[in-house]
Amino acid sequence: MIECQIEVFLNIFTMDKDKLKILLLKKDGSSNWRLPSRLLKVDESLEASAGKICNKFMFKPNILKECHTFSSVNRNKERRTIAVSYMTIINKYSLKKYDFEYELFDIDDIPKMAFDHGDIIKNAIARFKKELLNFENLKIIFPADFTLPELQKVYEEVLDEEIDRRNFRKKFLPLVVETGEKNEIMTGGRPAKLYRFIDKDLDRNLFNVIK
Amino acid sequence: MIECQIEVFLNIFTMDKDKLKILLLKKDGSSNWRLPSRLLKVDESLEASAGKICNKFMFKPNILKECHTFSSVNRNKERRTIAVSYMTIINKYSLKKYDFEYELFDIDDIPKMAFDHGDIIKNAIARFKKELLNFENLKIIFPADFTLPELQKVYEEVLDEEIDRRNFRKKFLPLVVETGEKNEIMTGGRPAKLYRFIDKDLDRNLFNVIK
DNA sequence: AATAGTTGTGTATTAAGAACACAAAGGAGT
DNA sequence: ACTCCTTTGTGTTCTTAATACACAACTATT
Repeated sequence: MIECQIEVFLNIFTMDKDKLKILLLKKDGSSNWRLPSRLLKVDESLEASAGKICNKFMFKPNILKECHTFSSVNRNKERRTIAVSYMTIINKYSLKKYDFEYELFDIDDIPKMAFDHGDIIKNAIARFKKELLNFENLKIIFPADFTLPELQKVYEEVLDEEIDRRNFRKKFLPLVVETGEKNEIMTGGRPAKLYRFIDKDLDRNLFNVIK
Repeated sequence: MIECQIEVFLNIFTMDKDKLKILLLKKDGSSNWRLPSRLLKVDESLEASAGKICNKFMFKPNILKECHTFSSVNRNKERRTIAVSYMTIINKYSLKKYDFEYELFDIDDIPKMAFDHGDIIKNAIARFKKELLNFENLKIIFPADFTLPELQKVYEEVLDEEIDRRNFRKKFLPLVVETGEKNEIMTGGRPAKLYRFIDKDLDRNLFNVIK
């Protein structure tokens, strides 16, 4: 039996301006960024503790997945600390105004992180990418009014390869419906049609759809 | 900060007589079976602790994967106990004679387990099945001298569907070589040829090979 | 010698994935 | 208003992978 503290980390992923992002915090005076976290209390489970981090941001987790448990003896020099890392996916618009400093960072451009938070993020990003290939999770990031080129960019980022536009559309057109509107954010070319996903709960992994 | 103990569980999977198995222990006098486990010490990481369970059985882990962290407040009534569960895959012949009682149980026929060990196993079995579809992990269970019907049975169990024998062989014949011997364990019909896997390190997931 | 049980083998059909080029819509500059 | 640039939208062919399917070979048993 050992005396130790349990730290719960939450990797909050979303999408903003065509880029996959993670939410990071900065403590007053610190030069390093850090993940949202919390110390486990005696009367709560890890999942409940991660849920309380969500509460702090005033969103309900659509999905909450355990990523990894970090337990190096020296990860905290002062006191034995085990860290359990979770991930969730939110829609950017779930975020409100807060009295603390936060920022959404491109997952390919993570800033200097406090302690071993960089390792924790790296691990979570891998998991996030897998989760994104699941149709139901993709719906969280794209609740409505997205364009197919936007969607394609996510897939290209996750799979790390270029996809032929015609083949991509052949796969996804059966999964979406046109809203009738066109993209008002001009991209310097022909404006794209806006879509939303069909209502059916397809729990299929989109690996099977596109790859 | 809380005072708690961390329990490490190890799900040891293998194959015996055409069936996927898990290793379980029985404590003297107890009627219930239990998973191999250990309490985390101050000077070791969780991975190291799981490694020490392997040492007790005198095998080196080829693969050691974290499955899940169990943290219900009441999973141990006496003292707050967090459990971290790992899985490993071994060859049956790695097991020696021990001075404690153990048994290999069919993963479809788990006996009555102590505490929440049944939940922990259920979670690990799902992970085990995924890992088995990876070529390198399959090699651990089938180091040499296996028959294609044996291999096919594993796939049918993992994928939970019947596979056409000719289509199965079409996929796997390029991955194996004949040893020249025939199966001496008679199955009541034509004796099967024995094979071993080719030496190449294919890290491809066999989902892509068979399905 | 006949029977029962299991392994070994090839081809034809179907479905899915990959490769590929040009027209249409809008913005910016002249 | 015209030209140029950028981005979106659209079908067909070719190639590869997945599926479906039937009979002969080998061994043990009776």
